[in-house]
Amino acid sequence: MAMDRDQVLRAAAALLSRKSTATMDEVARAAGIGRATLHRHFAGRDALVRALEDLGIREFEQALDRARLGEDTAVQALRRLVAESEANAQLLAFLVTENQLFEGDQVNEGWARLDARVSALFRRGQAEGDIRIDLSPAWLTEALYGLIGTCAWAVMDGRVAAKDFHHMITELLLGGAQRKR
Amino acid sequence: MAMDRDQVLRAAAALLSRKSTATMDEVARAAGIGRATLHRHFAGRDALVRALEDLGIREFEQALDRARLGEDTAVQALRRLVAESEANAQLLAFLVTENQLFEGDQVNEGWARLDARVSALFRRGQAEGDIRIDLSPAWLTEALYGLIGTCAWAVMDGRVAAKDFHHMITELLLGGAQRKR
DNA sequence: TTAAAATGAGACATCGACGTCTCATTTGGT
DNA sequence: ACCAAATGAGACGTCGATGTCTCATTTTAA
Repeated sequence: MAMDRDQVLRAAAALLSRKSTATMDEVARAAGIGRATLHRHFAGRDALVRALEDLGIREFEQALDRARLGEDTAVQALRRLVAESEANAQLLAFLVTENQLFEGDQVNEGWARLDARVSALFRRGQAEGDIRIDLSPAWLTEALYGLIGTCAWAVMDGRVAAKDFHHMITELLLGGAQRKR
Repeated sequence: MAMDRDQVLRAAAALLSRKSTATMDEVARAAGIGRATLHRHFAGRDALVRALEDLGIREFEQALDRARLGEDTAVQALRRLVAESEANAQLLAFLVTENQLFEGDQVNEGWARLDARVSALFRRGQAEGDIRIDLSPAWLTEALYGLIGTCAWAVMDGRVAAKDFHHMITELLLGGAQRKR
């Protein structure tokens, strides 16, 4: 069973986001390929994780592009961003929890670039009066990542329906759980 | 340097929540004890993780007790819960991300009990008209865990001030990021 | 002070995952 | 139909983490 390199990476992300200590053999079986083939694609475990980082950063950056964060209100742009992120939620969930490993890498630069764009969105929303100013852009950025990852896990575990992904995240993040009356 | 068993566990949680693949030797050094002593406390790595699970469930259960979830409004009770959880946020962050491993264990029962209490809180809030009904209690429960873990990481990384822990979580979870006008 | 218990440092064997390799088989292009 | 490339399965050797052990030293209690 032949699989595209990206398909392998997505399968790896889905597995590793749940079990970060999964064996290379488990990753290979999860991707439906042999361990030898996995090693032909990625020199080793480090290379696999690095590839996941690269893919995640690339995909999320494209999601940021597609969401056109500069247009409309920040709130509307944020809704678009969540929608665009849904396809790569598992990948994001893995990277968010695995960020721990980064130490002086260039990968950090990639994340710093993404963080800057997302927090700029929140800052714009604050400047335009649409976003609360008592919640720092840095925290809102982290919370967005966290909620996307949490929701991806909840969907994987069947605690949240996949079709509710966008609504659960955006409504909680933007509107909060408290009912207004 | 002698350390209490609980102190060792907390040090282990702080390290493992950031680097889940940390060596037993690293855990020992992080706790300020020798590797042999660590093995005297916990038969092995599995036993250590199991002990962390037990401690986390016990601590969080006590936090639920102290928060008196049945009193006042659900919103006020939730604020108390976040305040009571702050001391064990790192431990919670570790367990939330490591939950992946659970498979037919009895540990699941402990979490199921906690989940039931927390989601019951949200359900009460919905019944009393204080919590939105379009966000499921299961999702709100997961989101609470996720935000606590995310904020714990953000504090560890210095992206959020420790003193803002309670405010950032409760305000975002309850009120949302969008400014009302 | 003295004896018992606990600790830290290190040596040691074991075990599992990793990475490389080979070879038969399958796939895909011509 | 044919050939080249890719794949899967498995067999190795290597390496690092683990868990056990010993022993000198420190801590604790009597």
